Amino acid sequence: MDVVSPELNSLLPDEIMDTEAITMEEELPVEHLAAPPQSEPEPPQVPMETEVPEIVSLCPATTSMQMSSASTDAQCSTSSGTQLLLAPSGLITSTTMTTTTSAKTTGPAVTQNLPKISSVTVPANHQLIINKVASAPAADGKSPGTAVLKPEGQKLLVAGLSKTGQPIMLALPHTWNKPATTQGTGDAKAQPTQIKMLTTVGKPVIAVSSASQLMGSSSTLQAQQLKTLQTVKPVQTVGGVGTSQFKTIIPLGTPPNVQQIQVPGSRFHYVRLVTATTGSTTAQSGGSTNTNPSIQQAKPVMMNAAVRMSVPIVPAQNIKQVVPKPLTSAAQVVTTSQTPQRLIMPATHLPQIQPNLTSLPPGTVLAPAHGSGNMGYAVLPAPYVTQIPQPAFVTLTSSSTFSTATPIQTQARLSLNGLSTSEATSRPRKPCNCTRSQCLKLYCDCFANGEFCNNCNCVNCFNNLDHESERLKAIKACLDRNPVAFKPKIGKGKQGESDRRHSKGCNCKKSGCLKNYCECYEAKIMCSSICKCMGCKNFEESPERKTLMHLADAAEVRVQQQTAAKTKLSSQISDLLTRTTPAVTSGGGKLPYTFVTKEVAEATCDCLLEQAEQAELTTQPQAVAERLILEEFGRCLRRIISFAGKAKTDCPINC
DNA sequence: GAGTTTGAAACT
DNA sequence: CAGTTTCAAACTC
Repeated sequence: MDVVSPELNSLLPDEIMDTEAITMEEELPVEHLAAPPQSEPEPPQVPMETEVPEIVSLCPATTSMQMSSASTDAQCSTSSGTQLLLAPSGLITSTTMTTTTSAKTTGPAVTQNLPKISSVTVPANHQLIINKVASAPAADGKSPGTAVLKPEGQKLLVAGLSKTGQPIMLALPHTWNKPATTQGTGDAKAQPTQIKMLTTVGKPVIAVSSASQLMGSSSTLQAQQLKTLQTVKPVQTVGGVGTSQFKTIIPLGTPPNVQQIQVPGSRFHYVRLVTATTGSTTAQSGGSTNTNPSIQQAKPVMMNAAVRMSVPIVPAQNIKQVVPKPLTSAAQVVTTSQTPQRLIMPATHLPQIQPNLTSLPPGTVLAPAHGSGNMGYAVLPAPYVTQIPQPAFVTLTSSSTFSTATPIQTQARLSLNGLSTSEATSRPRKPCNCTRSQCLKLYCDCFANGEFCNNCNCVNCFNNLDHESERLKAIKACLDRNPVAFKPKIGKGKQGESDRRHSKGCNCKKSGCLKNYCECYEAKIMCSSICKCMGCKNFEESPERKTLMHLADAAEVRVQQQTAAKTKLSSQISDLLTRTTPAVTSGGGKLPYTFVTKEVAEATCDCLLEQAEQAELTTQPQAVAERLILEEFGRCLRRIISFAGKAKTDCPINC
């Protein structure tokens, strides 16, 4: 699904998916996140100057302007070059804001350490459209682009990635009005939202947590604190299954209480959707008098997509936990890494297994479960998230109307195996054939990979959203048996694929570790000292292995050549027909291919065989031989067409 | 496509 | 932890 604007998406480099650079040494201590930013100004030695995320204001290119509409005004500071449209949301969506807002900057105090930061409060009935990301500092003379939201209305922090690779953050923590309401953390007034940004090159990580800071009156609510916590080095992503990348993901920090969480040990982002608990919900669109949050929670998430956020589904290997903090803050994002496994969990049971969140498959996204309450979760696989129909996502214009979109639970709407069309093409997954495990055991590849069964051949499958509770229990059981059951078995060394190895090793006895029974061989890695296999032939110098590899490579090359030849031939034929058909048929004659009779075809084959024999006699390489044969085939075709044309000319009436 | 082999997962 | 059983994928015919 399209969850991010092309402009913004284009700003997201591939590196955003790569968190492999995050090493254990770079992990953030938990307390680091919790500390108020004011009390710990960013150490100058941190290379923020070069890697700090570029946070821009969603305001027009003018440095400061007064925006007005029929219902609201918005005052924004901005970095030059940024183009932001504040359009009445009514033009775009039926969802209307319930409050009017006057946003103004409050100085650089809380963001003084983060250059190029600005934020804007989105006025009611307005929708943000990001056209461009600014790179120039704010021209207001203050700390560049610094601004603090006044969250009476829609609040927005915009981030993404500039062309230079600097992260740009998008956040719209609507819950900042009452950050603690849905968290059960106590006094909402004393829980201003603290936003911290963990910066990597091309990998913005946002952590939003409550902090004990109260800025301004209760009406102005809390200030948002932005802080760059850390920068890490970029690392190249190693290809393979574990590198599936989703550049379009769910909206981050969307207004009605969308919280993004990243679980330690998982390289996927978790998004927690909780009930909007804004303090100003009195003017609900449609005149709804329902102010009960518990009722609002059951509403579908009606989201429009003026601005949508991409959540990087990053490669699995070597991603380290950054913030293993429990889900107690308004929104948290913690970077981890794992293979693109995805997992569904019942919404109503997730808290029971939160201690095991670190072992959840990557790609898991916490979303409100159908009919679940405020704290409900449904853990959706990342591919599902990307496929949740548009209405399932929060837009900047959405208000407290926050409903559970039915499509979230409709697997029938998902494409093959829960993958997007493009991904399914690039990373097809074989359907399982489970009959006894209900697809709730690790026997099932779908389940083991954290994916829903979809288009599988399984019998009595419980690996779907219709069996949330059963699936949860199964997951919990697996995690009880093996806390890392859903983590990738194939680790990756720092030097790349050559250093990949099985985390547990195989136990093969008869296969010689040269068949796909062997998990090492299947993963195209060699056995290691960890393996307990017998008669292993899957090692570097193994002649059997080399032979197999050689045969496999040769077969692969042949397939590629054949494919290329077929493609070229088809193209040539198509091209010839296209170019010749009008001339031939203009007079009512036969199409050229109608002259390809059996005799003509046999003659053509003879020509081709002759060419092949000649190539063989001259010991031409296979590629050359194939080229010669194809060229001969092309000449044959031209002759056929030429004769067809002559026939038409000679016999314009009967042909 | 049916039957067999294999080894991981699950169970005891 | 070791031995056994279960299971589904890989493989063979």
